[in-house]
Amino acid sequence: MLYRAIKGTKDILPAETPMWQFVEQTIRSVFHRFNYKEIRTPIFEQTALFSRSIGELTDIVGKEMYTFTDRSNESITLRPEGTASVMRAYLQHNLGQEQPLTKVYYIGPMFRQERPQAGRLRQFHQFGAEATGSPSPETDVEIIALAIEIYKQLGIINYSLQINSVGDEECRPRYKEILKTELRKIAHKLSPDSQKRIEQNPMRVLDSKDENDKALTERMPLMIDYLNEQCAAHFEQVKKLLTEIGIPYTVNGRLVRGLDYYTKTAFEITSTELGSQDALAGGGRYDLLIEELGGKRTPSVGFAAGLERLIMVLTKKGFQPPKSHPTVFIVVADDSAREWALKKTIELRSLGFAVETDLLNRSVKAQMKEADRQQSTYALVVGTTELQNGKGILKHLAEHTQHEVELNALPQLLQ
RNA sequence: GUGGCCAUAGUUCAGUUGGUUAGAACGCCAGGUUGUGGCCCUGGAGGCCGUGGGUUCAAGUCCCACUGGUCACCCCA
Repeated sequence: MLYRAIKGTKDILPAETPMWQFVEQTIRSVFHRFNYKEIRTPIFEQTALFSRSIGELTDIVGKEMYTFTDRSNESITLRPEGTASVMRAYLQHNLGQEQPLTKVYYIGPMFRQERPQAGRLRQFHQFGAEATGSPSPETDVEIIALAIEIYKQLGIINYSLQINSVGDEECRPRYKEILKTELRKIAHKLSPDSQKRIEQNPMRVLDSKDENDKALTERMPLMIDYLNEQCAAHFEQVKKLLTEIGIPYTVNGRLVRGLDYYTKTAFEITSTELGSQDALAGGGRYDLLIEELGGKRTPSVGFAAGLERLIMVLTKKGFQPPKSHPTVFIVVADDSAREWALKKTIELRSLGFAVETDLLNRSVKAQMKEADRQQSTYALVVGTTELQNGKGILKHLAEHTQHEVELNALPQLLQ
């Protein structure tokens, strides 16, 4: 094979696009009901936007970004996630000045240069939402409910919602120091990865998957026990509201998001039907990000979700998206009807019908077979005799019935 | 970035201790109905057996390298 798609990228073939389109439509309709408007940002940005917002020390920025210098010698990066671009656009266009609360969603490709595996590609697709301008726990809950509703609409029930609070700029640094002190005591026993994190990102140590690390850190102090009054009250209200609207959750005091900008609420939705890459969606509050990017302090909350993983779950469940079929397949019985068939096909399409006809000069039998394979509702057989008396044979394929029809009355008959 | 497994028609896979023209099913095309689908029957097209090297009289089969895929670690959606 001379050319193939680049490692970690995939062609979404015609056989699969109906599934993608169905899922995208469902997602958009839920966003619409929650009154989130779509925002479309470029897929590349200045590199600094991402390193600044996601965090220099994160794996995403440190080793996964597609970064290159363009011909003007500017450092460009293919977006590894959606929030940074949305916030950049929010600031650039002063969206906050138009209304106090901005609710937007996005859907599109993201890029991270990781080793591909089940549920992980280098070009993958995410959808997500951001609500900017409200500090209230109600907004956190709306965002969580929004993500949950999408899965619910798609019939996905085997998931779990975990929530945590990662504190704010006041209580988190204080807690981090306490945690570091504790971690240093057992540093020599921890896995190499965790050892490295003690100083730079101690909270990640608690989220380690290493069994030994898990056991060692079992009794470590958790952020949720060291929240200041404001963060604690916020977290309590989020939990209370989730319970009241009937969204089950579990509190996981060790949950840490991979991006540095989160404050207070952090959450993750995982599927029990996926392999090792089981996170369907993740998100949380990020009250400091906009300030970090040079704007005035603006509270925000959002989530991001993976489309491939969502589709994997649906496929595993055997879900079949609705397919579209031609309404009528015009079967050309002999060459004298060929021109007429093409003209009629195009005319009917223009009137709004899905119509197909033979372009391969095939036998009547082959055309009938094709009409059947495409699950066309009708086959219309037209040849010399039909054209002479202005009547064709309209066959209803599923019902195995056929009768003569006036060719001029086709638009009415096909309604 | 590290490791395991895999690589034969469009697809899913067979291919016996290395032995002559590499098979099946499904799919595709055509015929059986010289103007009628789904079932059935018959026929056909379609493979430098991932690439390169090695061992051997002989390699799809054994060895090595590379490439690609896949799964896991890591990380995350």
